Amino acid sequence: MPARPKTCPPAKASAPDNRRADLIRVAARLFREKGFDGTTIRDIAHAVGMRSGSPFYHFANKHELLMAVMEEGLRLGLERTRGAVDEALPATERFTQLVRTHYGILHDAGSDFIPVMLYDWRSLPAQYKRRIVELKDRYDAIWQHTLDELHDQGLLRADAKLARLMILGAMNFSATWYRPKPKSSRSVTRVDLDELAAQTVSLVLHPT
Amino acid sequence: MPARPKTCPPAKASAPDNRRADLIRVAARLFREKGFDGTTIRDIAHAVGMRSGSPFYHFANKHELLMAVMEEGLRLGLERTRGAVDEALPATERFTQLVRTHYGILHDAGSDFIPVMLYDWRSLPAQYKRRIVELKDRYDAIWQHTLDELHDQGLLRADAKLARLMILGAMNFSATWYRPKPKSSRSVTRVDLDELAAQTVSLVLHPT
DNA sequence: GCTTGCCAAGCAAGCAGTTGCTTTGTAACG
DNA sequence: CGTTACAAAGCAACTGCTTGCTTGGCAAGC
Repeated sequence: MPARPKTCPPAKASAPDNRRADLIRVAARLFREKGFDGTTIRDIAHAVGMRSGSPFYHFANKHELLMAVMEEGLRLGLERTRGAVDEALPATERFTQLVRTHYGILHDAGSDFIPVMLYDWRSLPAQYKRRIVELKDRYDAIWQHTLDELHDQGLLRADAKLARLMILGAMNFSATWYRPKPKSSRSVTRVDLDELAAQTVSLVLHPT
Repeated sequence: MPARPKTCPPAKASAPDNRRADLIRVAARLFREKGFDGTTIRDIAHAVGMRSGSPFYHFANKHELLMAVMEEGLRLGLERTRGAVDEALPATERFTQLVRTHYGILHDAGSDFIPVMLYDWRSLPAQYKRRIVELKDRYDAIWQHTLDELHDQGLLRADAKLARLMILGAMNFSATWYRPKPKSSRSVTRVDLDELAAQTVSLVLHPT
């Protein structure tokens, strides 16, 4: 085979395939708001300024777009979590970092990918699920590592694996009730994500 | 107005309107499995042995059937919870009863109503939501009462209101991962609802 | 420099199937 | 005879997806 089957992509990194990225981002927002079945290809296409058939140039079918949304969410989530957790710190502080980061992944502006995964999991065909599960297992492993430590130190009284499911469940469910503060509001009634994270930690950690 | 706008239902309690109840029960199961949008009227009708137009004799539209499912779930849940909780007991034991009962509501056979409410809430039109919220507030109040007590006794370290949201969230999210034991299985790897409840209590209660 | 060939990206139009819901008829019952 | 509880048939709208074609841009050949 020849050395280069294709010529190099043009040097200017202007806007190579960000229409595809646009579709993923917009689809995430709409899926989160109205669900996978409640969102039509026409909705998504219209929101990025395309006609109804054009998204199928970028994705073979609607389900592959759903998978791309979930995949992107887990990729970003893993990256973000690895960047936020300092392995040198004691387990309790790492736990706090994990909790705070996860709330960010759920509720920061434009961060719609993971909620879609949580609430439209059922709509993803089994063949696509496998790829997503693989990524999700990596995310869970990070949590499990820290939770096991906390359990060994006697700071976490439940079984460490069930604790992971319950703690992530408690946080994930905030997607149904938490609404971010209108920015720079001094309202005391609404908690911000820092406060929410602190409360979550104090709910489950049993200091000696 | 006349004394009785309608005649009494026939004395023989043979099968007055249990077709309506059938529809609600079957719809709950299908909504849980495939979601509200993923389930067609034809699916539901066929599952109870009707044709596709007949359910509309009992419900004005599909959304009213969804609301009936949620309403029935909350009615049963309230009833069940009130029957299970002994107000004479100390708060810690009442808490355990609440937790165990809630897991039953989520996972017992034929108990599909509440998971539908949790995961298809988005599909319910706003006008119907109000009625459901009213019932849900009553359910929350029962929990809040006990959680406030636990907080005052120093057994719950987080803010009591956030604690309610997080604890119910942790439990509700088990709908996504918990699968009931195949009955009379002696498998140790799978926990049963009693064990799950015990672990939940030990996760969040901080004994003095 | 100009033509030619090709590709990425998308449009316009529409097909085939599905969906919630309506309408009309009708059998059983009291 | 009126009410209840459906069946039968179908309508209008919507849905995912396909097809044939257009457009702009780039690179190679001459």
